[in-house]
Amino acid sequence: MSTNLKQLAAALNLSTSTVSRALHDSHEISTETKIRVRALAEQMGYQANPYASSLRKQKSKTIALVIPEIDNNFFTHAINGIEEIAQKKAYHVLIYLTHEDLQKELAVAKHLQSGRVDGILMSVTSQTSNVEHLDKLHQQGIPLVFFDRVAETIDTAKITTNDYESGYQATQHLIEAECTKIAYLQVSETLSISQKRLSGFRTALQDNGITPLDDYMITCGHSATENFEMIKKLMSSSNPPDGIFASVEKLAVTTYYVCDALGIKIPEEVKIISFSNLATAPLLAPSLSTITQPAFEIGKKAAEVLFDIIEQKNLEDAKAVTILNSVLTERNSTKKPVISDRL
Amino acid sequence: MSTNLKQLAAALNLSTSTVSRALHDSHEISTETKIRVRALAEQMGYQANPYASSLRKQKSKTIALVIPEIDNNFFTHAINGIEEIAQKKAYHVLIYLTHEDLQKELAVAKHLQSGRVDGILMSVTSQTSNVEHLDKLHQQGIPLVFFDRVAETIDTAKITTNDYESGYQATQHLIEAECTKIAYLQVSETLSISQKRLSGFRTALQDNGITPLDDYMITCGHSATENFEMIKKLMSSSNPPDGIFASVEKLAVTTYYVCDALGIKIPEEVKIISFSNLATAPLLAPSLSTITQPAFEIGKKAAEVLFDIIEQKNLEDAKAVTILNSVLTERNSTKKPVISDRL
DNA sequence: CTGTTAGCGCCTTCAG
DNA sequence: CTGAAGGCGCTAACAG
Repeated sequence: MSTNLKQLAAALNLSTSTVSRALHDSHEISTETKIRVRALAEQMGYQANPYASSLRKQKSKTIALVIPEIDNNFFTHAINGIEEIAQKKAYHVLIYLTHEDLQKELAVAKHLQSGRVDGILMSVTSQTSNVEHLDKLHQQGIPLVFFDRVAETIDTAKITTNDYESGYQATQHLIEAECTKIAYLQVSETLSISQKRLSGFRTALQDNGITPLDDYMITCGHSATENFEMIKKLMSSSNPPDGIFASVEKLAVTTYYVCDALGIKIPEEVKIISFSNLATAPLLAPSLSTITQPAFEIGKKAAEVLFDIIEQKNLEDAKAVTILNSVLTERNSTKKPVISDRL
Repeated sequence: MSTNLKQLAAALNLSTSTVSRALHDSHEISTETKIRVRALAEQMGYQANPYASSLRKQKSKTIALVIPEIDNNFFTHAINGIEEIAQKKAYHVLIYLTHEDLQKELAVAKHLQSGRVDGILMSVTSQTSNVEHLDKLHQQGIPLVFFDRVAETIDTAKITTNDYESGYQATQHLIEAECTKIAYLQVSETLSISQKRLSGFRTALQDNGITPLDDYMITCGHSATENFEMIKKLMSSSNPPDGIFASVEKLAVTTYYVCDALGIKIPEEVKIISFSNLATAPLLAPSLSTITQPAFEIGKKAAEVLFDIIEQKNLEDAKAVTILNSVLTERNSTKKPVISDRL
């Protein structure tokens, strides 16, 4: 058991209130006692019991981060940004993985009604369409910020990227590379970012007078092996696509595997563009054009906005939709990728 | 403000203790009241205040995960394992990133003396040599489990991989591929895993009658651009290596960038083997042989052992060193990589 | 089976 | 400038 206020106070011949105030640098405590108190506190390794403080102050100095998966460079980089801001604010970060499972998201949401955290950063599951559980949190007044995968109907802050435009650009990129039979790979039909990317894709096709083929719309699941089979079927059909738009990094990778297995040459026989935050992609797969979301910045921004809401500063933030721009990087054999310290 | 016990009790015409007991399914409460209580609790969305419970019970149902970086597939996969176990145990996970910075590790360690968590899972910084701060935590009786990057001198549970053997095998692999001038790339000299990997490397060279060259020992830092320059200098020297052992994935990637920049062909002019948990490595970089640590399993095991210590079960676990085996995957153009759902 | 009481450790009025 | 007292919400010992 670690030392508590009472013990410290006793050792100093002071009351707990004085000690507490001294440690909080209250102006109504003499410099002398402050020094005395702090010296002993330091020496005894005193750390205030966070649960007692939280109970008393009704503030936990903790935020929750709820994401669908962690084995994904977008989220990994976002966490870096979030953690940077949280650390600066001396907040703690509880991490919850929903594994793209709505049931888990429901459980987490329910739990978070307890007041365990002062705010929530969230990217929803690909299954999430009904958002009652999230609305309830919001109604309850818990600061809530969505990033990337947002619940559109909930009237709170959202940080996203320009998914429609990126989807359009990516498609345009393939068209300019002379693809005419372009397949679209996605993992969800309900996520708003999926819809926006897809919408950009569709409009770009339309603007170029290309009619989308139903057979070229592939909605994958979360099993790598099943996805492999779905894409394999696509690529080995009698009329295979000559361009692939992977709306998610992992599907681009799976496509690579499929092409490798079928002996299809990339980019000679099929060109690929993908949303991706894989830092190594440009070099390791020089034929992969990518759309990179500014994940680190999104994380930072999301955390900043959340803290604004928590601290009731910049109140307009509470309902703002912030859109950061993704970067399209075109790959070919002449352009060399550049190494950098941060994505 | 969410509903609390008192309100619930008032609404039910019961005492708080009865309600509390009912919710905890105490055997000394009639089935009837239990049902009544639960019904209303459910309806009112009652969630016990975790800070009050924690204060009262002196248990937080929370563990801390302290890692040096998250932008690293090993840790990413480990988190998946850890989270799986934590979820099963209904524990919460606080995540702390030290960014390879000893100062941050010190700050976190100090904070964790507060009793905020019931146990700690930790992988130390590459700078960590003095471990007083960690020893203090351990002395204080906080359950502590190290994984991968362990503090050897602290007498608590550790989960690692067979780093010496892997280092040996990796080197042997290069030698069998007819490399004679093998460089070793590392990020730290102090980490015990670094030392073990290096030791395996050295012994393998020795066993094959190869004298290690000082110029082939590169200790990199954390700046991608600086590392790039160091490796570039190595590769463009008058006597460049014909084999590279990257003890860390990111250095293998940097080496790829360097070779790309210098026009050095892999694997014709230089062969590379690397510790790596990059799922896509085998396909995207078919010339990269890898040593893959069972990160997911390590995470699971570490969490399991931590919970054993917390629950005082399998007491021998508290000091056990568990060693899981890494897998060496040899790459060449004839062997096809396999896709799988989990690393 | 249910209620009363006390206290976890801290912060914060209110008093001096 | 410092101390005493009360209570945040919950649980557990002690009554009945």
